[in-house]
Amino acid sequence: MVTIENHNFSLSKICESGQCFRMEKCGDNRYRLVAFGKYLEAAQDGDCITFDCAQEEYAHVWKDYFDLETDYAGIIASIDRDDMYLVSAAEYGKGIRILNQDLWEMIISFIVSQQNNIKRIRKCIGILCEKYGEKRTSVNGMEYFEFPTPESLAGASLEDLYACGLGYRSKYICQTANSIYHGEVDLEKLRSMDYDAAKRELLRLYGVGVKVADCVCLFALHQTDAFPRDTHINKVMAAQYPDGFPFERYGKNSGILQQYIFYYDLNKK
DNA sequence: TATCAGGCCCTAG
DNA sequence: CTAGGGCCTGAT
Repeated sequence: MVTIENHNFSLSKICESGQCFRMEKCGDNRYRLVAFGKYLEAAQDGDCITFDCAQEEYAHVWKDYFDLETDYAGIIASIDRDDMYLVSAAEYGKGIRILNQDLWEMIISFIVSQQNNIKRIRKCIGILCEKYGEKRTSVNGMEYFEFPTPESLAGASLEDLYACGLGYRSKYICQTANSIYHGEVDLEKLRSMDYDAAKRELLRLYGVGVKVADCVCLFALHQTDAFPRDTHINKVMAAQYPDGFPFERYGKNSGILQQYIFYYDLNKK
């Protein structure tokens, strides 16, 4: 068990922020998730967060996964005090982190996400994992499925993928899995590219458009200047920023602010 | 029954 | 380069 304190960390908001489709609530202030082939349960009491894993695994995997080295308070403090909307959004979303998730998993997950709602995205990804992922048992006896490998998805037929409820996205998953499995798009090279180059490369994948590419850049490559524009963001941009969002001011933090805006628009009553 | 959900592809003009 | 139609599916 590892316990940390962080004033800018909220498991519930991270879970509901829609960037991770394999994290779910499993008790009072308690969540579980599968990432990088590992199963984790974590609980939160105020600013105190407990990870059910060894110190070594925490240091090696989860510390980076939850972006615990980044100073989110500083980012929030940098917001223009005259921008009431952004100040409110950040206050509302305080505790959200930009996770460092698996590149391949994010590519497939955000292809699934297009023109789709979060509940169904989770369902589709769950089916893919159960059907094509490796079954494992955690140290505390929980059975779970890893996210399928490029090889396993590339080996699936279009019909079988269609049967997972992916709809018209099946052909995107099929072709993209094959492109990656056969090295037509090299994931390792993507990691060393800057934002613009990585985005251009991702756009070569069938079924990956501007929005999905930006999500992958932000949630897997930690290119925090990526600013995914979905229907919610577009709505907010039109209503709150008719003259454009101040990207010059926020630079590398734009993507993090995007998450606050998205979460705020999605959840506020 | 129609519309929408964290879009993308393809074809016309 | 921009606009518009078509696309799986389940929830409301």
